[in-house]
Amino acid sequence: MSGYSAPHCGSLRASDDGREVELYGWVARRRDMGGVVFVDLRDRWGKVQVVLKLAAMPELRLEYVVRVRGTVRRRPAGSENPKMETGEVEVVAEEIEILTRSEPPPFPIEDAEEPDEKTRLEYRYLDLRRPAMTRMLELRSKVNRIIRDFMEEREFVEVETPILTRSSPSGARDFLVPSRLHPNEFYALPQAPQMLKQLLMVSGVQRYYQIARCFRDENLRADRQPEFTQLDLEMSFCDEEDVFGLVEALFARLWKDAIGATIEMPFPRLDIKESFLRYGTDKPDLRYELEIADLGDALGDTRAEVFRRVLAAGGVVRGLAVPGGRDMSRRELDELVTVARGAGGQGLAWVPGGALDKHLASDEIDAIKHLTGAGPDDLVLIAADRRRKAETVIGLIRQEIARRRKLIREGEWRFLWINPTYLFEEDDQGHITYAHHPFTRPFEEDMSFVEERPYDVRAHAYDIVCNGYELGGGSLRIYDPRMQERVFQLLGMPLDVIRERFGTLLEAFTYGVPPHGGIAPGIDRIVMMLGGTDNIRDVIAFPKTQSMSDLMLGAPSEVDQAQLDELGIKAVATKKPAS
RNA sequence: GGUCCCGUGGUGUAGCCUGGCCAAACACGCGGCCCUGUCAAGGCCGAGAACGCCGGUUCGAAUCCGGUCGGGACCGCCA
Repeated sequence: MSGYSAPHCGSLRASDDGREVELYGWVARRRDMGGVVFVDLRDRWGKVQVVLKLAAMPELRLEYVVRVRGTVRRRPAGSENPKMETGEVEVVAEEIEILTRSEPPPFPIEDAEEPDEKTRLEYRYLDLRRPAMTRMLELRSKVNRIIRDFMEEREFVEVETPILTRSSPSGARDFLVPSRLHPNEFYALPQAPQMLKQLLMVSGVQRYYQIARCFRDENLRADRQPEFTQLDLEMSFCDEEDVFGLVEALFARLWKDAIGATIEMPFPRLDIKESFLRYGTDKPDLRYELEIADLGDALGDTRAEVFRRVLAAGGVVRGLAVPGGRDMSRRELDELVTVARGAGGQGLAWVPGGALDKHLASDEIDAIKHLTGAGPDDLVLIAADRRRKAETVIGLIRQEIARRRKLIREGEWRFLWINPTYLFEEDDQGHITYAHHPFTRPFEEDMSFVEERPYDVRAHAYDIVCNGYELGGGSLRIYDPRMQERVFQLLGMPLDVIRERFGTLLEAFTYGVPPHGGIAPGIDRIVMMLGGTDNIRDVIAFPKTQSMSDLMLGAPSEVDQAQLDELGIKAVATKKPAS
């Protein structure tokens, strides 16, 4: 059999007229006219019509795997099919051999409608046979190739870092692997090769990259899987502009070469605080306007109890004008309230037409309209809560409104940098903590007021965002030991904790560390955007469900007692952990 | 941990709000027959689900209620 070098079903064209071919593929469709049978034969490259007028007609069924020997010819005039890429030709079979048969598949391979997610994942190997999924696998492969070409052209070196490693300084829960040779000790799977890539800078690699698998044991989302892939990169002697320039050029190349799109450069930059204020998120979708306004000033001494209470407690009131929103039904508004509650908010208020009308003074209503830019036909939606919560709620409502009212300009690519960001943030207990990781380099000049206003200290950190997705984040790193010490001290990290967690890096930095920085764009999300899907499972060959199961292989699974014994592990859990 | 949506033959949907007309409809697929130019082929015939599971309400439940399992979206969490 020499099917490997055989022509592809999907590649035959009019120029192949007269060519004798041997084709290998799957029966995608069969049209039996009695005396003549048409078979659409599918391989990875597409489908071609095969004409069978044989004395001994084999029993062909959908998804049978066959070998066909025959001749390519132009279709008889009038029978061309413009819907098929190979529609100008057909293959007249002289011989057909069934290589393997197929049971009727659990769902149609050739169908516009997608089967249920659960069924797709149980039979992922068949799901991937669907042409739409095959395209995604190809796209992902292409993206990886473009990235490698781009990085290699710029003399970056791809270094593979270990999967069995040690807990890293980012904040997510680790996946642990027990060590057989070291009882009671565990490896951690990397959340990101953060410390290793910085160590590679000390090694003098200068320009490192890796298409790196990363693992985080946190809850899933439509754009989040427990294992995912990043283009991890780090460079020495760079400033922020170097990183921005490199990444913008990379994205331009990706968009151009993968889907033929031209994206605008340079990408605009947005202060993270402004992003939260105007869009209620740190990954705003700029394909629609809908800007959020702070209404606190307009409600300084309002009689409306809801707002007064929130403001007195240090919370905020944020509003959003919905263009033409006065036509919204009570039902639609109720659904928005449900969205707000689902996000943990108290609810949602609106003017005019809401319960608040009679509690707000008319000059307050005027001020609200003014601040949100609401016109006579517009409705203002309002969220009042602790700052973070109110922002989340009104940000989600902003998205929801854009979706429902079709305000999103499809086809646009609105890239931006979230930059600058800030070094510190407050944790749940009101304690100071790092916003990124403790090696993020602060703005030198801001450190003069760090004692008085720590949360205003800017950091050389940046996220790249496109159309509402965070595509990656990074920073310049601290290389000055005194600065590093200062940051640790501000974070209130005890010396022994620092030594335990970051000792290797800090010691390495005593042997001549170059100033350095980097970023890690997420490849899954890049492929999602390029592939036009909003679900990360569509760009991962074998993904997990929301509850982190592999429905095809049945993972996770119990293991033999002998395996546990060897590892010195006793399974004692009786119920699911709190998540 | 929380909010919300979904679960009907192999597949995709309808029915569920407003219980009985539903041992459940339609399309594709599947089995059989017819047809030499179709391409989502067509025509005729046929098989196939007691409606995720458990319990409750009711004279009566796919339809209402509670629980549970599974899938999904989101908040928390996670850069």
